[in-house]
Amino acid sequence: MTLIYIDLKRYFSFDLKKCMHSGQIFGWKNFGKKWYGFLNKVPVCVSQEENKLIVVSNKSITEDDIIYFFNLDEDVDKINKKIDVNDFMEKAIELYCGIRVLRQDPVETIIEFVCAQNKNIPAIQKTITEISKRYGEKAEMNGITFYGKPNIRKIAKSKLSEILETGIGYRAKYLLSTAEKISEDSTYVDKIRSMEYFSALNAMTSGKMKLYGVGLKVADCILLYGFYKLEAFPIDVWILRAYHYALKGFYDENLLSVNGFRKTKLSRKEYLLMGDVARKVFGKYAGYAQLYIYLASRSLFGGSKKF
DNA sequence: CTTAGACCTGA
DNA sequence: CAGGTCTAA
Repeated sequence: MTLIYIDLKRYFSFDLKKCMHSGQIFGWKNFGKKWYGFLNKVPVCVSQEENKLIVVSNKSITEDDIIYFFNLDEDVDKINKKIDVNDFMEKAIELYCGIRVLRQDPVETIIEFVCAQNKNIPAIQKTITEISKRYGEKAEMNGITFYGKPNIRKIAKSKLSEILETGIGYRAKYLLSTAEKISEDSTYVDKIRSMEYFSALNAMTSGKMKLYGVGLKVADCILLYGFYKLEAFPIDVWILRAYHYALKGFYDENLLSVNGFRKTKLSRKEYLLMGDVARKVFGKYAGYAQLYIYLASRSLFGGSKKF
């Protein structure tokens, strides 16, 4: 049994709950202040008490593993200063201070975000849990059962009909094809990791390395949350809703409107252009800016769905 | 290169 | 409709 206390006063502002609710991680079980899930393939229970982060596990895990996964030693002040470009961003940073881009496993994020497309957060949580139940490792702590992220090889070897039983719907064929491709090429992940952001984005969405079911938005999520490529700026419906506020004055607003209405869909070219604007404004921390904008947008336009 | 529809499922 | 992508035209 391992019990680790981390003194958060040594690090920049950190908020576990905000991280877990930021839409970058799915499949963890939440009971009160405790979060159950797998960290570096090890089942853990994580909770936060003011200035302490508490991690319990019945297997071996180190403080460094935890610092790395939650990115505790990130220089958030530097990032926040860089992306605080207007009142909207200032407010978003103030409200969602303590957030981090986590360092999840690349393959796990590929699975997560292929499944996440065109679903709402509760549905995503449910799907990921169902897939983990079938293709992931089982664990139990404090009488609570939870599952690790799905094993990609197991998925690759299974039948479409089996995957469909998880309620994943039409994404099943995407997941199977992607699982097969990554399982067949043991160097796939390393290749993406070694590429510059833009090359990696192109590789995953076009050409020989393309993953079926991975478009620009999903690829950006994977590169940001799974590969820690902070230039990635995933543009989903929430970012589109808030784009006008977050990046006012930095782009030609005609690009986002049709007949006076806000566009709800972007062409590949438009998507890349909007991302480039964000990267020009927020520099190499575009991904962090995206997290703040996403959270602010949900609380502004998402009704009661905010936390 | 752009743009409608279709697409599973469930809240 | 939902943190989109694929396909055909």
